[in-house]
Amino acid sequence: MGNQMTEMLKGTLEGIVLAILEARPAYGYEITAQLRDEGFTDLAEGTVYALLVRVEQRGFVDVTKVPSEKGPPRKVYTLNAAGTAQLAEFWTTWTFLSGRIEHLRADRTSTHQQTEGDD
Amino acid sequence: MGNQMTEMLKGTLEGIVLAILEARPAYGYEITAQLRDEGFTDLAEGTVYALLVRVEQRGFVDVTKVPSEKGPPRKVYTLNAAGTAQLAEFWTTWTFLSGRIEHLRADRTSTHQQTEGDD
DNA sequence: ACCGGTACCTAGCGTTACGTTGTACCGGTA
DNA sequence: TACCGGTACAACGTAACGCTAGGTACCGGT
Repeated sequence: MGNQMTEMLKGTLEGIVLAILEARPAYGYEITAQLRDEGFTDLAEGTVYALLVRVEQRGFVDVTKVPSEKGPPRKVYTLNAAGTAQLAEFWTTWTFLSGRIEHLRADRTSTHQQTEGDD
Repeated sequence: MGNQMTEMLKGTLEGIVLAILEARPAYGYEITAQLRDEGFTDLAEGTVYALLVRVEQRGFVDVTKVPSEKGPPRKVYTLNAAGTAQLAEFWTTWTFLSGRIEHLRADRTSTHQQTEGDD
């Protein structure tokens, strides 16, 4: 199915996760569950963990281990200053790209008939 | 620079090019120039050609060779039925993803960590 | 003792955009 | 003639990212 979605998530999933962490700290299993609950039903669990490892290594998040009554200890990720900056960059890039694409979609609705502005 | 943009283009650039071709047939060099003109200044020329080869092999476009007075013959790409269907799928995926991300941005603006209905 | 839910992690794979380089055609200029 | 820059296409290797498909470990209920 979502082969299209798979490719489209590249580059955006990191921003999505950082945005989630900006709202409140969370751990991997929780983030995966939340995203699946919000429509990303095919999201692989391993994808989120790999992403979290990446953003941790880049210094965008701080990590705290919190014991759980239900299983192994949770690794709770908190967005730090560098992560906030990265997230801001994400929004900038997203806004530009989104604007370009929506512009294409708007063109689509009004570009029906004749030839204009050919060269 | 646009490392962020590079990753975000994965999965979206194909849809962007298909949308351009929906408006009117075009050839590689022209598409690259148009995209650069519209803000994708760092877009590599080779990227567009590789993408066009891909969509051609998948049968989303028809190709016609047209002689040029300025250089080698142009390969003009025209969106066909399969391409139109693929483009429709792109818009579906994009609309969903865009909606989710904009939802996250909307949440960001109301940063009271008070519990309120977020949906 | 077993199973399912919780919670984490990893190796290899396929796809995609980039960097770089090369080919070929043409008109203008020294 | 010889060279250069703009036009136009193509190929090769690299890096990044999400997915597949596993595995480890803790816990309570049957």
